[in-house]
Amino acid sequence: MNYSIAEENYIKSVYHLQQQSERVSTNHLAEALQTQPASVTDMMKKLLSKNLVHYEPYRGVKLNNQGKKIALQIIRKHRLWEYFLVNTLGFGWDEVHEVAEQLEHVNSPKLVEQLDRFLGYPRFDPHGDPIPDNKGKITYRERLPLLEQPVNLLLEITAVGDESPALLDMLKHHRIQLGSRVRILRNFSFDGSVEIIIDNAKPVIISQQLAQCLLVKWIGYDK
Amino acid sequence: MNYSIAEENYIKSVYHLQQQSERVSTNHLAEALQTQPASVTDMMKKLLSKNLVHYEPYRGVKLNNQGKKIALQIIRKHRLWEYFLVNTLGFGWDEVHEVAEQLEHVNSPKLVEQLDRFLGYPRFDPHGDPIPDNKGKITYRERLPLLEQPVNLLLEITAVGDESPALLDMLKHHRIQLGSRVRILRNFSFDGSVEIIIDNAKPVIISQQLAQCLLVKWIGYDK
DNA sequence: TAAATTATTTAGATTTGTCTAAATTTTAAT
DNA sequence: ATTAAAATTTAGACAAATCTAAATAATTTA
Repeated sequence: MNYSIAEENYIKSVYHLQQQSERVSTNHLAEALQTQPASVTDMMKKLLSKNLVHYEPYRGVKLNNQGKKIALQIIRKHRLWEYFLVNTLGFGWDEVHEVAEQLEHVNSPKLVEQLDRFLGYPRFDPHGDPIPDNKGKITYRERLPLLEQPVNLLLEITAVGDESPALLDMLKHHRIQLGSRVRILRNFSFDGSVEIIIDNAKPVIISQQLAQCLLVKWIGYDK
Repeated sequence: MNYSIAEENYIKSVYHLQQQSERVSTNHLAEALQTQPASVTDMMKKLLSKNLVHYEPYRGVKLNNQGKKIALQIIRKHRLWEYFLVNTLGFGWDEVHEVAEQLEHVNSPKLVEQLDRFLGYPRFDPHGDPIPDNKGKITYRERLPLLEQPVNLLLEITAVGDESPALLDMLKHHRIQLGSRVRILRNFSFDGSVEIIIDNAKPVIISQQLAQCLLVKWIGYDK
């Protein structure tokens, strides 16, 4: 079965909002999709009739297995295209979202498979978000806020929690990338800033706002 | 200004039909777009109101300069994507049309420019059709039917006049590609078949139907 | 728990792109 | 030059996706 672009966007939004709360409310969806609650209600009825969601009036919506499967396919396409745009065509990762929003709706199973193969079956997109494989399987990875991690532990940047050009600019300046090794030296309570060592370079201080956007996993106490 | 997918498809069709006859008829367009004449009339009024065509009721339609410019941008995208699908992702050229029909509507000037650069600014797509450059300029090249060319002249395959899997299969079997050198040895009047030499290999006979699909340019009398 | 507030749905309208059937214009034929 | 045929347009309807405003249900507050 094929779905319209509008349907796909709703399915994808339900999926993302479900990550935070079990059942997704009409207003929440309307907010995420920049549309009116009445439009959401209409579409939920439609997705219900197509057997993609559990939906009861006034009680929110939830993807069923088929809905989840479709959501994962769309997210897979979105993230593969983002990877392509950054790694093959040289886009900055702050420029890819809008284009990937269009490319994700191109319908060709062969295209997705060949693109995945061409890219070398990447498992994470340029923002560190996991790319579902062709069965919908996701490789999960820690994404802990750098700001809350203990001092002295060896950490690796696994994702960024923001896609703005401003953040990209900041990260480039500090030479921070996905995969960079980071160690917290100390936290300054005055302004919440953090002194860190990035990939064995000289210690630098980063702001609270920046530290909040960096997501990490633990590697260990050793260097 | 941005145009809907429907609008873009009409613009593209008018462009292609215009290559054959100056003014394009409603029925002709309906046929090409697999739709009803009444729908064509509606859309022509719309394109007229958007100032993309010259259109007078009952007298057919013609793109104006702005319309041509947009048509060339769409065709540029279509053919760049076809080139990408074949040369980067390994599609056969009989498989790319449908996918390129979708990709051509993705709207991102940067995407097109970066894709063009990544591909090395190709000037012809996998079927031998020219790819307009970013200013809409087309590199023209001879596309003469092999069937009607004189004996003994050295020819180069510049395009194919059919995109079927069956033709691709046939060409692979004969090791004929775009760019192959061909010389006609003789024509058989019995069935219209042609004896030719392909890239200095042993002479072979190809059917009239096959010879009709091969388009060539003259290289000269010498070998 | 009753009233007020908030969330959601329903009803009815709008836009885009399409269709069928009828009316009209153009072209071709006698 | 009429008439017949073909092409095209008009009129009116429909589906998808959206909207606003009104009605209804759920939740919160006092």
